[in-house]
Amino acid sequence: MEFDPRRPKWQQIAEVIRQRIRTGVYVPDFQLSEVRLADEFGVNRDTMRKATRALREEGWITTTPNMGSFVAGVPEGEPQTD
Amino acid sequence: MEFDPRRPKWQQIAEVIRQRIRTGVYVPDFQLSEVRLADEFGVNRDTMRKATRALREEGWITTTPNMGSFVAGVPEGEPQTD
DNA sequence: CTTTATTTGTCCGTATGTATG
DNA sequence: ACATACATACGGACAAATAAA
Repeated sequence: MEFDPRRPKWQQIAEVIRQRIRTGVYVPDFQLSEVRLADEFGVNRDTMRKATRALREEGWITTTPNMGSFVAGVPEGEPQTD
Repeated sequence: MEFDPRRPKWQQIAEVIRQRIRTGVYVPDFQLSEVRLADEFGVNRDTMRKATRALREEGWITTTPNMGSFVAGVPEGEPQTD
C-alpha cells in the first residue's frame, strides 16, 4: 500500500479498514490479526496496533486478549456504504 | 470460575489450590491431574501447567512424570487455616 | 500379552499485552 | 515508526511411562 508521508500510517490504515467494514469486505465477527494485517500493509506491528486501537475506541472492532480482534460492525452514527 | 482479567489466570488458579490445601479440601497424597484441573477451571493445559509449576516450586505439591501431581502439604512457614 | 486409558513432558503455531531500545 | 524480546493464553499434536482391562 502507498502511504501519504504527510499523515501517520496508522491513520491511513485505520481508514482502509473502516472502509472495508462499511462496504462489507469485513463482516461482523471476522477476525482481524494484528500480525497478519501488519504484514499485509507492510508496517511494524507497533504501528498496526495504533490503528486497531483507534478502531477499537471508535467501536468498529472488539479485542479479546490472547484471542484476537473481531469486527463489531459499523458504529452508531456512521453511514453504511454497503 | 470467574477470573480477574487484570491478573494472570494461572496465578488465580494457584491461589485457589493453595486455599484448598490449607483448608484440607486437598489432603496430602491427594492426586491432582493437570488435565482434569484444566478442565475444571476451563483453561488450557498450558495455563494449568503454569499454576502447578508455581505450586511445585513453592512446595505445595510434588510431581512425578507419567504419574501425576500429589499434594505435599502446607509448606514450612505457611499458616495452616484448617 | 495386548489394548486402552491416563498422566506428564515437550514442541509447534497463533494471538494480544507489555516493555525496552 | 521500527526492531526485539518476553509474558500470557489458547489449540493442537506427539512421545513415554504407567496402570488397568
